[in-house]
Amino acid sequence: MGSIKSNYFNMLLVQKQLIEALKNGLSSLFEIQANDLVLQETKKEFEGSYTFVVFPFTKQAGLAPAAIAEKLGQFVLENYSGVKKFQVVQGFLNFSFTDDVWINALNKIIEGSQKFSLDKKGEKVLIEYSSPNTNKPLHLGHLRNNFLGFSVAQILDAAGYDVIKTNLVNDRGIHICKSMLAYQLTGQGETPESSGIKGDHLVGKYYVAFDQLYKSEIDVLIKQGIDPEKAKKEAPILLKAQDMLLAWENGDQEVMDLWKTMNTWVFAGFEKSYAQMGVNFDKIYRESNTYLLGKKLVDEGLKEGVFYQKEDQSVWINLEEEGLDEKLVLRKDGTSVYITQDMGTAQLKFEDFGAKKSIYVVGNEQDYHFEVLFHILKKLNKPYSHGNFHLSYGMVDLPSGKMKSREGTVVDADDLMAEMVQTAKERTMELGKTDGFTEEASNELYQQLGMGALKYFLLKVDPKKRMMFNPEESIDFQGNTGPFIQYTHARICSITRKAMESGIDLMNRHANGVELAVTEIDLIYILGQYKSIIETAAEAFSPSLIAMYAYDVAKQFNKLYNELSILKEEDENKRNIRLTLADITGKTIQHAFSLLGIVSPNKM
RNA sequence: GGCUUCAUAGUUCAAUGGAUAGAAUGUAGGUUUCCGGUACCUAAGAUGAAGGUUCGAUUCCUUCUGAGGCUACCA
Repeated sequence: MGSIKSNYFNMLLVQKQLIEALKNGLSSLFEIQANDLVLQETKKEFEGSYTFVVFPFTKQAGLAPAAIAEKLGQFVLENYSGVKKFQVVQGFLNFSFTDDVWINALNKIIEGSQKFSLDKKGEKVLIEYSSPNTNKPLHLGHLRNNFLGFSVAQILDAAGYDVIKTNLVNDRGIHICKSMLAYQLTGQGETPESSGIKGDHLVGKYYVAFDQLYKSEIDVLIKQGIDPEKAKKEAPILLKAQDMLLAWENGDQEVMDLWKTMNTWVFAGFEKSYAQMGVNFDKIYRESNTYLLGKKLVDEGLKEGVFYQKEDQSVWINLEEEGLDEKLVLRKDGTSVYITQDMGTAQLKFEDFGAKKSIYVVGNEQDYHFEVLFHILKKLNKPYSHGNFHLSYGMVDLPSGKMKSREGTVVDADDLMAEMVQTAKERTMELGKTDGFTEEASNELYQQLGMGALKYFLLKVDPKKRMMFNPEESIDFQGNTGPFIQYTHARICSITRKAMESGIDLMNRHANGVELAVTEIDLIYILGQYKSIIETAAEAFSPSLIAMYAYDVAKQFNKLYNELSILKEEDENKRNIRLTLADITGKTIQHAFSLLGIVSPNKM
């Protein structure tokens, strides 16, 4: 079990008082001044709620662990009336509390549930995510990126930051020209309207077409006896694409027109995909607008001696002191490279928003690139150079192996989302759950369930880790899945609806003296952790912590639901406490899921 | 080759240096009164290998084995 890390403010009163009592105990019994005491959750097999580990104090106290624990436990029991009993197991000191302590905690949680978000910090954070290329449609990897970026933005917002969401679209470069060239050669004036193909998919089709043409040209050259490496570099169609890039950079009218037209198609397609994903941005940047900006920074850096120029006029930075190599920042012909653009974009974003913290949601294959970028910004001594963080996420693997766009083994984002929604529809209709629904309401529900399943599946895993995407498991609605939690929420709504119809006030404070069951205490315990979880998830940029927490809450509630009656409980005090617990559980799930970008329907 | 990330039940995922390594799924059983059974309960099942540091190692260090990624005047 993990420790309970949290700033003091978000802790329950129980924890605060226990920590104070332990501090006093340590100082008056052993003259040990300890500042940051950490509590742990007591493991299920042992009695108690919080555990204090005394091993670290054995030397200072000069006693065996069990002896320290015994004395300390006795001290706390005598000085803090909320403690019911303590137990010593080796060096572990376990505390149990009175029911009144938990009822007070519940009352505190009721107040807190009016507003789950933490207080405003008055600090801006910029988050850049999505960052698609405009030469092909989005795939599964982009889904992880978009869901992650959006969710982290939501979490930071809930943690009190002022969040700005940006998207840097890569709309220029040789890869874009490849689609354009293939279209010029074989497109015959096809448009999204004429073909009925979504714009980004249509452009992607020509990107694939280019690759096929390119490969067949290479084959021909190789058969003519040309060295394969040479053939790859000299295939006519590739040379044409390079020419086209030059023409683009020179503003050639025909090329620009085609580029604009095809970009318009792609953007229209992306708009639809983003709408379906439920993500959005405060500002979209395009590399075609920002790629020249970095040059100014290179000039500055040259004057300050951060960069240096080689004989051929190319500009470099030496990062050997940082354990890296020399890195090129400007080509010998004066054109910018990828990192030059990113320097420029960083500067531009800072000028636009003035945020000193910046998060880049980009795959881990670019770890090195961002390491270099952040070092460069530091050397340039920029005001925003110390708040940069590369939220590096792992690749999504398929059971069949790695996704490779050129080999056609990618899972298309639009297809997958449609499939998830369709599956949700089939499952729900089999169960006859939407019988009283209008068609519109049903379709909305299928959206929420299908997308909920997909988002939860991708977000429950630690972002840093590589993950396996198994299509069959992702559409599972049982176990640790989005729909399981959504179902728990819907069931709670049904209960609270009935309670409200009979005029029960769910948000009332509860009086002391009611006896609580273990499952009730466990649920109060978990519900009381929510704000700390938000805080931790924000620090770690980790939606998976929120996802796991929501699952724990749902499971703990289902356990209670099976063991105890809620509406049918005859003792009014007990019934009201359980109704309050149900209500707060529902609200907590709903809020946690909103941080993941998932909707929790009231009925399903 | 150099740098880097990862390796946990059959499978997919958890575990600030702490107790008997948790879930889910799958398998085998089970649930008097079911407020919504997409639920709940029980059982079997795992730290790649070898060393080291520590009262204590899945976690930190070293070596090995295996799998990714980076190593472009592409983006």
